[in-house]
Amino acid sequence: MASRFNALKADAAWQAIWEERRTFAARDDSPRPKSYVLEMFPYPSGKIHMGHVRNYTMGDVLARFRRMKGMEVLHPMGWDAFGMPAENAAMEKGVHPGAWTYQNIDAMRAQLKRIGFGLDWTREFATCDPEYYGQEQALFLDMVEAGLVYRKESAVNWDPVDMTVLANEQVIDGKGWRSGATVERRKLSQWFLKITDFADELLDGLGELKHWPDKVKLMQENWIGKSQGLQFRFSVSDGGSVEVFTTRPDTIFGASFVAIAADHPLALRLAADNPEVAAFAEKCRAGGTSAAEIETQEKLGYNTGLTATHPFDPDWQLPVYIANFVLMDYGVGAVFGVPAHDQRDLDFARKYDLPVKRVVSEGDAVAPEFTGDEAYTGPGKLVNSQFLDGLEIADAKRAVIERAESEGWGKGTTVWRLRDWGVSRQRYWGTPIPIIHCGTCGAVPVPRDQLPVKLPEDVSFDVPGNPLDRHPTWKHVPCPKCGGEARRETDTLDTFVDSSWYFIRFASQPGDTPFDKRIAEQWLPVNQYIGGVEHAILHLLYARFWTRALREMGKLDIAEPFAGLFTQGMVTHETYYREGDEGRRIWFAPDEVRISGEQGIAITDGSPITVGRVEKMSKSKKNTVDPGPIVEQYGADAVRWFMLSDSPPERDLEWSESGIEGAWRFIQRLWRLFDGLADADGEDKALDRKLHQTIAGVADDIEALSFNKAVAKLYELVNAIEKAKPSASRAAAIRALVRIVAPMAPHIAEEAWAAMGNSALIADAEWPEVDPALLVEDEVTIAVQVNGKLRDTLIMAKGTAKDEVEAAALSADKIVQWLDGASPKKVIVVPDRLVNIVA
RNA sequence: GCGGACGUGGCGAAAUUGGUAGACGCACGGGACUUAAAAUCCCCUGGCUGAAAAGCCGUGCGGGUUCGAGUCCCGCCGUCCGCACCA
Repeated sequence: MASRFNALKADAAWQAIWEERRTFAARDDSPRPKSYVLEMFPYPSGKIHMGHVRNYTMGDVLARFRRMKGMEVLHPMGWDAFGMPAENAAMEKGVHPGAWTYQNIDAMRAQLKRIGFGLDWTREFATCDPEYYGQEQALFLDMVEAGLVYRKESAVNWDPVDMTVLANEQVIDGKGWRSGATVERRKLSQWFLKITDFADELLDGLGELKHWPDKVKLMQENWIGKSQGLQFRFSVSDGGSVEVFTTRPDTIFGASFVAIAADHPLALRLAADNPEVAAFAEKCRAGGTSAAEIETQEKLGYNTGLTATHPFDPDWQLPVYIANFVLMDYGVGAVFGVPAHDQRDLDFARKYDLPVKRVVSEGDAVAPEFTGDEAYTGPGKLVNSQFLDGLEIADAKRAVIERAESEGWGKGTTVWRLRDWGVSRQRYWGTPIPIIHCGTCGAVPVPRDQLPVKLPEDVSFDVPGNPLDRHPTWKHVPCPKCGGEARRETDTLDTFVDSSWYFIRFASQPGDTPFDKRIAEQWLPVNQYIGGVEHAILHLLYARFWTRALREMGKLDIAEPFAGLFTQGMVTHETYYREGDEGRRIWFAPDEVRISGEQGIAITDGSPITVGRVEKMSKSKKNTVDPGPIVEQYGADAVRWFMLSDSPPERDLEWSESGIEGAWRFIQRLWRLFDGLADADGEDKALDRKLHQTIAGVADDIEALSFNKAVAKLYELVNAIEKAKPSASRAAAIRALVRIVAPMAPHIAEEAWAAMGNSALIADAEWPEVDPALLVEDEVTIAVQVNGKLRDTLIMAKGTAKDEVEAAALSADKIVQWLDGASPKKVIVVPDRLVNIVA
């Protein structure tokens, strides 16, 4: 009588054994080929969510599979532990951010262990451990020495709610990425990392990333935003000059105005003694930056009365405008307007009645007159452009740049959209920037023997702002250089710095340096990195930069940190709501709603509830499912199995009750097979084939991270075994099945493996060997088509000669009927696949 | 606006290089076992016509290439994502 698989008992037992034996601790000195499998480490919010479960299950399957394939696998876990939520908790609940964070870590570690991830816990750390951030401070000082860090007074994005500075990457639609508050511009002295020094490298390096999604590479490419063009000077009628940048120097003879940003030095100078200009500039700055606002915003200009002299014609004067569509922080904050071939310039020219002259032919249109309100930006030959006439655009660009350079009024330049990375944050819960400000010596690095600069414990969060700055003693220190009175830097580093090198520290974490070069290089680059696409730009770009910076400093000979990247989809769930006041929706959690047909009913009072869209699980819509109780109910393997089933991993996975139940049923089916294993005699060739095709297919699917396909293949195999009569083949298939499911459902696999008399762990077992001879069928089904439509199938020996297949097809009863005596015009035979008879 | 991805049954999805569309799972329906239920097992399930055999249609829409198109080409429509007054 088959027993039931007791998941709770088995989970606990095997998790304890893995832990006790340190089964998944990676050995640096192993002779085996190494593989580094990493999932993006979590922020310790206190609870794991389904997204974590999906993410870590994927990585775990790959890590366990590679172990079985004989590799030494590094599969570590840690905590991205600095950041705002800890401070918010401190403000709301009066707990210390550190205490709150470490408590959360303990809770989440236990939850992760409960799902049976094969992680190397010996390498665990949190970025808020002084051992970690102290080494980060050392790396920061290395960068200071290497000239990759500078301090600059600059206008920054200020989040008035979080009371801190945000990087450009953290401003979304003019709002703070975390608080959602409208970002203000403020002038502050900030520390910057010279990521722009690496702009070219970071762009070119994308080409080497063969195992990254194209989508992510494209997003980074756009973010880095390389533009090549000409930077040149116009002489201005006030005796000065104004510099502009353009990617279209070829259109220089189509210019009809020069436009400068409201913050441009020339505009500021004019505004200083002309209130009208000042008022206009103010109006420009007030303009919104959100998508909708930009879309609808009118092009506005203020004619300064100044004129600029065209570089190719001293008699050609162009009016100089201050314009709201010119941005100070891109290029040089000034452009020359060519209305015929740029939409914004055309809008502007039509509004202010400026000349619009065609300088690129559009089909037959070559005349200077340009009509309509749509600028022409397509290909063509230069016209109405003196010495450029007849040239293609690319040649004309080159010709103009050449002239500008030889005549000395301009030069070919590259402009980047990417800015340097501002890393100063006016927060407590982050890595202190190891700098001391001295009145006489300036900004002095903290001496290495004084690292780590530790955060003070006695801080208060009862008022907004930075507690470090308010702390009575912490910031008062003597200058390391002159010994005079000095002040610690009270800003901390952006938490993205913490996550820019944690994967290196996982590979090697000595006590006295950030990492050991030789050991780190044994593991790096990460072979497979898995995480959410939301990090496509920020984290992944910063980590790439950091790694390249380390290489430039000679600390690590690795250019790209992540050889393979996979961005997994989200876990989603239906939403449930009722319309509240003022069109505001009142959301209901899944366990507050009963579904009958299409309609939802509130469990509490039986009132109707609308079933809304399937969306990413989120607190705000209350459509979350807590993994904890689910694991207790169904066991870790069922949850893991469901996470891998059905949806391709890059797409969203909809959580459903029936889905997890299906997974649980499958685990029980597996158990019935394992538990009912009985030896028998006889060969079952078809089952042998199915088994070996599955072994090979599942291996390929896991390596390709196509877990849904691996799952489907396992269902097929299990179906086949269940249907098969007792035989030696069947017994062998069940024994092999234990190993094939082991990476995905490790607990039941260990349990069955032990029950079958194996003393070693299945986690240490080898992946079953494939017999290549069994991968090919000896019979094939050949489709027979008449005029491309399937009419019959033939079963023939694999590799049957073409003529033989053709003859068999033509003599098949159904085909004879279909042809009805007509002789075929043509017969196409695809060996082992199909015959198409054209009648 | 620019860039990208995607569109296949009631649902999640499979489908080497262009070669039998819908594997596998979920859900639905029917049946077996059971006093009954749960659990389990078996069968059916793209649409239309048909008692059946079988036939016709079918991968967002319209064209095209081909012996043959879910797959390739052209043009639309829709959904989602990223960027955004970037000169």
